Amino acid sequence: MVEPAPPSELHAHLGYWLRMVSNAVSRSFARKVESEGVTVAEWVFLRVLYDFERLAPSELADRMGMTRGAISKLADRLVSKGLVVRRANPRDKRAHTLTLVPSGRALVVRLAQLADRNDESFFGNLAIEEREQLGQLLRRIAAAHGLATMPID
Amino acid sequence: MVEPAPPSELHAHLGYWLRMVSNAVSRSFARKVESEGVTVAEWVFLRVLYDFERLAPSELADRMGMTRGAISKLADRLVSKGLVVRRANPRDKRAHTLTLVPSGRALVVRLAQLADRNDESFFGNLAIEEREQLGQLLRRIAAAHGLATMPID
DNA sequence: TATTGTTATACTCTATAACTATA
DNA sequence: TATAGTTATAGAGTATAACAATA
Repeated sequence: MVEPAPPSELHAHLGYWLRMVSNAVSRSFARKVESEGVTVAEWVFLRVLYDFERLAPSELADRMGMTRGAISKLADRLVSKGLVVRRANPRDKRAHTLTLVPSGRALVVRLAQLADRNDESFFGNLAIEEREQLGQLLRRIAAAHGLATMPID
Repeated sequence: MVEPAPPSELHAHLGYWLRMVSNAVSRSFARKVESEGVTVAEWVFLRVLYDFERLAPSELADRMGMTRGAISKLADRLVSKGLVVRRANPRDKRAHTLTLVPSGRALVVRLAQLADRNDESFFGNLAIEEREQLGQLLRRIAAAHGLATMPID
């Protein structure tokens, strides 16, 4: 029995390296924010919310690329941690809004510093132009696949 | 009450873009390999095993950057799917070995094609030099943080 | 009927630690 | 005692679908 064409190797795929580095960066960041009692997904949730006075769960879901169910669960945790308040909209009683409380806002500031330090520890030894290159390539791929609700350059 | 320094934005961090793109690539690949009945982690497991006649679970754990417990669970699934066989070592009865069965080897070939196509769909619209740049940057970061048991260039 | 949000279910991945059997 | 591997537990992320309340 003849074996068919040899399979391409793991490290022949950019997706493989992307996943390896991304997982390491996220794991490292997860350990950092754990000291503040939150997860990476919670950080993103809080940081998005920081820019708005209040946001509907469905809007957060869109901005974070998550389902409403997932947002609901995240919101539960953050409410029970006392970082976020959930309110019903009196005009349309189906609609809710989520708002950061002051201690939540203060936490975002500390978490952002951890994010800065984490990025620095992984990408700090690249030259400025290299960091710029990497960012541009990633943003282009994200844009090409409609991943971002975030500004592209 | 004065608010402290404004927190850096999500998209100011390379880690953010890395995670966004990596998650999309992995999610897309997960859907592709699902048609062959396996997960992304199972693909990596199978592909590593393909290059060896047999491998100890602990060696697989080292090569995949996972714990032995995680490997044990993965191996269970792959054995029950009939892709891998687990054998005890008669010389040292503590030691086991894992081996791909022929249908498992054939599956790896098909999965590799899916990985090729997935990579192409995400990075195919980059110029050759850009793909090379991206790969080099990722491999350098991986090497700088001791992530890879894989060849670096 | 359609929409907003929540809840339930299920599975993968990850990490830690306890455990079994060998050595 | 140390080692190889398995098993147990628990939390987090993800996805789908059922569900309640409201429009």
